[in-house]
Amino acid sequence: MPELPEVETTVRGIKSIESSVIEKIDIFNPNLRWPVPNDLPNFLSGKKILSVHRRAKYIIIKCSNAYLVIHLGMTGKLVFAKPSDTLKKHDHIQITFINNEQVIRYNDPRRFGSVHLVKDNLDDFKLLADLGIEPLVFEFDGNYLFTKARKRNVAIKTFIMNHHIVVGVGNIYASEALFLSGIRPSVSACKVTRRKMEILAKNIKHVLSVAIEKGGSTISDFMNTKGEQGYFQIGHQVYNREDQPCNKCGAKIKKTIIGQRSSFFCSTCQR
DNA sequence: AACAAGACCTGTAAGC
DNA sequence: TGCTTACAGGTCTTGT
Repeated sequence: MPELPEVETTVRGIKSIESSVIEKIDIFNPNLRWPVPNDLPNFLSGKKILSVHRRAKYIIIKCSNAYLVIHLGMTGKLVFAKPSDTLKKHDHIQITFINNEQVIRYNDPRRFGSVHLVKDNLDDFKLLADLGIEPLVFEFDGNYLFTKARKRNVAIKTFIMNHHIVVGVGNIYASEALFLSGIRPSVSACKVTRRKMEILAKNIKHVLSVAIEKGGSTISDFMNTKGEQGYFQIGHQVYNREDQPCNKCGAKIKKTIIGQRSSFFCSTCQR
């Protein structure tokens, strides 16, 4: 499921659990990317949820005694259900609340996602500690990208997908932002001009913001139909459009592999 | 320090 | 129809 907009949509979708009290947590299968700690249910049962936030693609649920941190990996989803609903294949975790007839279920076919219990300072949590800047904040701009790209020879697409640089830019929106910016994804990061970096930063913000807006429009669907209305509803300019005509110039969109990830671009519009 | 490649796992679609 | 293969939204870890 997740590019950043889907994670943000998920966070907004489960905001309603703020101030709820956890009754119990059932772990049906702890074998996610990392084993789910087996003291998690005991530790959090009876505890109040203080807030739900996002950092990068991590969902951070602040409880009265610890943080519950969730990453959706490639195929993870959080969905509301009734306790009486039959479990679906790959439902791995269920959170039940006091005085709430809806439970939350974590479903993840590929199990690349993870669920963590952070008892100490969140900033010291290893997976969050070394993350780069959020793309939607003011401080993320062309100058930031240009400065960070000095002496970086990796492809610009790989560069903007590196979350030590900037978080939350996944494979789809990397291709899309580069298309809008007229930058070929294979170009070395250090060769992209300052002016182009300004355009790129703007377009990264743009594609993510628009996707979040669209995702937001499907929040009710997310609650009722168990998710899934994500970015495949949104028209892409290049992603997954190999051999189809470029919407700007009509040339055939090309596909190539960069950093082991498929990448799409228009060889006319992107130099 | 920077980079490339490998690893994790299941479902789906395409190819034979 | 069935088997085999390639590929999929992520990112940590290992090796050069």
